[in-house]
Amino acid sequence: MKKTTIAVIATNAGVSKSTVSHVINNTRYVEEKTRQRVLDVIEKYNYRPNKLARSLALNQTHTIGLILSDISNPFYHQVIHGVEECAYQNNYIILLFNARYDLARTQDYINTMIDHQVDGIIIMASSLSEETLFALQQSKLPAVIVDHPYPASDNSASIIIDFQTGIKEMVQSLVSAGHTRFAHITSTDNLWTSRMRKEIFLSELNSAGITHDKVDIINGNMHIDGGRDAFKQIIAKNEKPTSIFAVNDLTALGVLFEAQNLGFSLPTDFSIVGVDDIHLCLDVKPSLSTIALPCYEIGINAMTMLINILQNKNDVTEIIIKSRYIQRESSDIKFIPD
Amino acid sequence: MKKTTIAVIATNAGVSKSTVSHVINNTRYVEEKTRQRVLDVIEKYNYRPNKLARSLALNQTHTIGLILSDISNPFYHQVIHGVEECAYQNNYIILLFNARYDLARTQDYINTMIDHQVDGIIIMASSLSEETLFALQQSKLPAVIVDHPYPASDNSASIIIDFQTGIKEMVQSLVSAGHTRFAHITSTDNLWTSRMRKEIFLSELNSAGITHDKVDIINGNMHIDGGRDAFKQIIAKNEKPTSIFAVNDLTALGVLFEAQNLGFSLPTDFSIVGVDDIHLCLDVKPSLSTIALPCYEIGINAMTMLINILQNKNDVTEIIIKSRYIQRESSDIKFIPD
DNA sequence: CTGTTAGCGCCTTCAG
DNA sequence: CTGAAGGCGCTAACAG
Repeated sequence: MKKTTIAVIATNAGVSKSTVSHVINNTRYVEEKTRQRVLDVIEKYNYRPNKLARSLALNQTHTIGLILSDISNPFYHQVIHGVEECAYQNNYIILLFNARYDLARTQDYINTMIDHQVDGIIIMASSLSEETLFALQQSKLPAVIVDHPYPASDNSASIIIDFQTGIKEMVQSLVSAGHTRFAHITSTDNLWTSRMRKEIFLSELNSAGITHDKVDIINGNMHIDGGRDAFKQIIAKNEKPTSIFAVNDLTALGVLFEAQNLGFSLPTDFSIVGVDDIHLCLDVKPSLSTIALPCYEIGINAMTMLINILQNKNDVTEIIIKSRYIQRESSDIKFIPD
Repeated sequence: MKKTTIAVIATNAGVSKSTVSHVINNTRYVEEKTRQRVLDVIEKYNYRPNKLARSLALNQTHTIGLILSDISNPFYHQVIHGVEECAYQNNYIILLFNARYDLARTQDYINTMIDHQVDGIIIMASSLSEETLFALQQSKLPAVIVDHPYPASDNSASIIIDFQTGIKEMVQSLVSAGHTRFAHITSTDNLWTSRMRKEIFLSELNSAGITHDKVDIINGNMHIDGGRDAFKQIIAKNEKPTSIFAVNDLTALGVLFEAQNLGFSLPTDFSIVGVDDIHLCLDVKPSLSTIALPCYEIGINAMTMLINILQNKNDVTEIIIKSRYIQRESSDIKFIPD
């Protein structure tokens, strides 16, 4: 059985391929009568144009690549949702890749996307090496980078997340409530964003008069289990903190779960704060305080900026998104440990 | 700046396009000397073949479509992981679509994938209408359908999840522990799999001597919030159940969270069981009993079967995956409510 | 208002 | 051992 192409439609409708093409894409006037005839044949054959061929001819695929560090992190679900919604409405299709915090894989995926001729790319992965970024930049591929430094240009834009505002609010709230001993659960310094969060936290503590020797830094892995492990390390120390700040909500939830598991009660024994504001924050008991990010908006913005670049109207090449501290039960200042 | 194509490589290496093509794809012998020369030019120009053109010529894209009902359900993360891993190793790329339990959108996405000439498709979405399935079948597109009936053929295969084994174990365990009044939180009868789970549950209860008037059916939405709402409805009734079975783990977690929120204690007041065995089951307190499915294996199997179809060695067109009951604290039989 | 023609970038038969 | 030429399915000048 022969595949039905634009040529067979043309033949059967008694017109040329170009006429068919034009009625499909509405790209030039076609007499109503012949138009209808073409449409009928298309209908009859149940014909659908081959996008591959179209993309090759037009040199654009209407496909964009999206690279995330971790598809299982709920934080990303809202973001994906935003990107997807915006893409759907503008008739773009998404090639989704899950980098799993792996530098090599990230690089690999970017290349694959380029090979598949994506029109542009959105990267929200902390696992980015300098080389990868440099190569991307050289490639001139339209790109929107979220939460990572990237040189602005005609075909790139950045979404910067301002963690400082949120972290400052948190620190002030905790310090003014009397907290003096802190711990921070980070992931690894390889991940740019977690290194930033750590540095901002330390510097804000400093501004609030808490010296670094009062701050314990423990490594996690951005996941619940990493948070659990980190918490075990924390309570094994002599001088325990009264307040724990985790690099993200999943890690914070790990702390919360393990603390409860070991019989501690929050926030009276420890206060704990995460980052992201995933839905689960409100489900657990005590509800989890967090540095909130507007995830859905981030997704919408990223896609919108990319589309602007693709249409050469990228007037704004950088957006700054503010974070803010949301105090919930897990860091209720009425409870000052000790 | 001109884009570097196979033609410019050919010119610069002083050979024909076909030779270049052959060294790239290792598809016929090329004298070592010229081979090296071609490779050098490729290196120098940093040339990467355009997959689009290749796909068009070969009439295969090495791309497969994956449709899920809900990317935010942790259950799928393991599945995606499995599919991805298998795809990565076999050099396939994944087009991921998130149907969000929406029938129309699902249909829409399938069409988009076909337009983009995916080589095959894996569907794990409960939101499938008969028409969609019929159209898919007519299209002859190689497909693997998970947890939904689909007629077997040369270019299709199914993964059937046997919920009965798991549900039977659960029912027996609960009934023998003395439970007599049950509630079930389903989603909607539109979703095939949730209708099945409900029917199996009812029939197993029946076999165990519990008549249907002892079983309360409430609607949820497959999410945590739906579980919370459902639980509120349950406790508003006169005759409360002692045991709640939820269509999936997220719903069950909603029950668990809301129950704790309202001051109930589990499993002494109610026992609760979910389906899927997502990681969170072990994190919460009490840990959540569930009907477990081997998600990662399901993903691996689905992709493997699809690849077999694509290579015309689809000897097995149906796999049955057994579920099993995992009893944890949330349905500990030592506690019999009332 | 519509048809002809020449690509898009790659693969592959057929010659030599 | 390698080139030339045609084609994958669609689009877009250029003519008329």
